[in-house]
Amino acid sequence: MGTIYDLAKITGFSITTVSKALNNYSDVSEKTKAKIVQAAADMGYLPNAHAQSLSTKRSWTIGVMFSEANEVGMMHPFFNAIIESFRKATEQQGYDLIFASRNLRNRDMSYLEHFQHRAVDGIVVICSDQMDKHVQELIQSSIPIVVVDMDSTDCSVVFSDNLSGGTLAVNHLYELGHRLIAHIAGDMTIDAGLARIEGYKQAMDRLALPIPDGYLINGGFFSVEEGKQAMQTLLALPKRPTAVFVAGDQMAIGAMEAIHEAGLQVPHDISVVGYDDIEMSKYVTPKLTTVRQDTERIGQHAAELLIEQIVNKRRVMTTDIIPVDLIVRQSTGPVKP
Amino acid sequence: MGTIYDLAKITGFSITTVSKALNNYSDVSEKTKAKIVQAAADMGYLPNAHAQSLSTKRSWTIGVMFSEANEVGMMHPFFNAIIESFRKATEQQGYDLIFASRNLRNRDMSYLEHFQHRAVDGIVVICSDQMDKHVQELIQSSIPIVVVDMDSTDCSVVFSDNLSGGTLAVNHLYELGHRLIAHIAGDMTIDAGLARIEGYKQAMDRLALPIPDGYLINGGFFSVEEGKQAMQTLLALPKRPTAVFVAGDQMAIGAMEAIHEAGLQVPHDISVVGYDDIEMSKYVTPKLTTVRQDTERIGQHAAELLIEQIVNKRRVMTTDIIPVDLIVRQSTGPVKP
DNA sequence: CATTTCACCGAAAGCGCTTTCGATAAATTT
DNA sequence: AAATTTATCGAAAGCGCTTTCGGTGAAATG
Repeated sequence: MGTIYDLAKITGFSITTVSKALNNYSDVSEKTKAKIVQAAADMGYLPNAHAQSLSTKRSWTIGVMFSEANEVGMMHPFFNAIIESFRKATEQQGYDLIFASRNLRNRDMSYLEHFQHRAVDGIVVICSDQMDKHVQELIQSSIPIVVVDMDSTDCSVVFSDNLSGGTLAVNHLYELGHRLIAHIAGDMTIDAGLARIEGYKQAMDRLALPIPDGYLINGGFFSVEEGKQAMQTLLALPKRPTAVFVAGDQMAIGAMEAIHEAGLQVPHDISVVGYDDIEMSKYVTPKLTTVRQDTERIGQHAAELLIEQIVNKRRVMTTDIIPVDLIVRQSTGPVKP
Repeated sequence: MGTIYDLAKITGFSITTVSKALNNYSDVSEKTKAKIVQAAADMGYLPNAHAQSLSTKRSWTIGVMFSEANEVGMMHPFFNAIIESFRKATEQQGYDLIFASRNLRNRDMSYLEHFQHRAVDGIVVICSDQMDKHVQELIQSSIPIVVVDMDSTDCSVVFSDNLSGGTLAVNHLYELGHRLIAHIAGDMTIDAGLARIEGYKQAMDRLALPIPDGYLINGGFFSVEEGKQAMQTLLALPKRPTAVFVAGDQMAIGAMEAIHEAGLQVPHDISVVGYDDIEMSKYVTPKLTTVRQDTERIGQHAAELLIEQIVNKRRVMTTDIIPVDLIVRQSTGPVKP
């Protein structure tokens, strides 16, 4: 591999000139530049990123943090899709993603500390709750940052239009004739969950539909299992809902399972609409009607926002809301007469 | 944040002593060590990782490469589960993962080049095919490496016992009375796909079952859509199979969809067993019988293998095969009389 | 021809850290 | 008391790169 010194020795120029040639400075002649570039290619020379970072104070890395709140890490299809699209967008600009932990050679440290240590150029945080003090610490720091799927006025945020999403779902159900519409919600500590609840409530209110006791039920942290349990308690209600809007596809799948296990049919007996449009939702039976979040756009937009902050060297606080779509499939149908 | 110089100035010691104190050298008294550590904590000092790497030639980073073969990236639940478990294991030892691309500030480069540039301590490659020259280049390099889900004699590899997996599936079907057993295979360029085919063939042979024309069909790169298509051509066969072993859960889900769309029932008309045991497989209808790969163990073992090479500074070539389990659920049943 | 401009190159400092090796003073041995 | 060991510290070099600033000769200008 060799260093810049080797390259200087081989070509007979100084390391200064070599460096300049490689970095396209204007004060090196085309002829010597060609020689140096050629020699570099011949010996397979590659600049050492650490040396570069040390010298330029620019690491071309972006730290990514997943909240550990609900132990899903990068396994959750939704966050996963976002990070994938984020990755594509950033790598195109020359950035590498680094997943840092809170462990530095057995020294326990915060994410901020770890990111400072790694000298990342920017941070993206995904899948978080407001209460997480690690996230707050990151937001209060001076490193460029963008957070996804959470609301905050102290930094750039991008998330789906969860309010409209909730409304969309409820209205769809209403148009199918449903009046007894329940909501299996995400935990209230999660902004997204909260907004969907709000959307549900507003829509119900606008439609002059009361929300019977027990119809708004906490489904926790969006897992299949929790969705199933929530649905079971919903089924045990004296006045069973004819439709349920579930705040996440995985929960919705759990809910459908509970319904089936109770000997009922979706959508014949109960309609269900999910949220996210994860890949699986179009392959479960029945195919899930759901509110699609535009993960592609969210990830890409987050990337743009972050990189803009990095290159302009100034933090920016914007909140961008990405529209959602209702995808009607087979899990919703007209209410039974 | 400050540098080691600031810390030296504050405490009155030389940077040498400060560095030693922070790194637990024995030739610094307990008293001064305490002072320095305290001062470091007070000013929130954190060593710059790039400077450290430059000096020690150790970056405490591991490069991860996903093959781009089938465009799934980190979205595939199986690879995703592996990388997650790998991450946990490595971060516990103080390593950070870095996802590098082939783009370095608009200069196209190979993964190896990128990893050299970043000076990673080791590499893990996931989800690959033998033909990928990027992977081959990595394997031939001198950087410690471990590859997952692929076979090779030139480096450490760890993958599932796909041969047994195929056999397990076929035998299970046989015991249920099936004799017309088809196989929707993964592409033959993928080692895992190939081994499962082999397992299928061997099992059929041992059971003295012929493999009718068209019963061994290529399902491509494990996507739902490809599985569906493969199943459709299987259904069009003059002599339809009563059971099908599918080389991946996503393909199996596609296959079941094709079956349902043809107006048939799983497992009543056709039994299907998948491969992987992705999370969703226990939530589709009917719940999928499948061969479970122990992603937890694969990831963890890969991590151990890699770290061992890193600390011992020598490459090692082992091939470790992780056992699989047959998980019987509802997509398989006795053959129709 | 003298002067100014311009194109091209290199010395040197600096980025923040580690590590070798020598220096000093205190403690221990003879 | 002299010689030796031990404990503690720091100077300096080095890791591989960027960037400022000045220097040189050739070309352009008067």
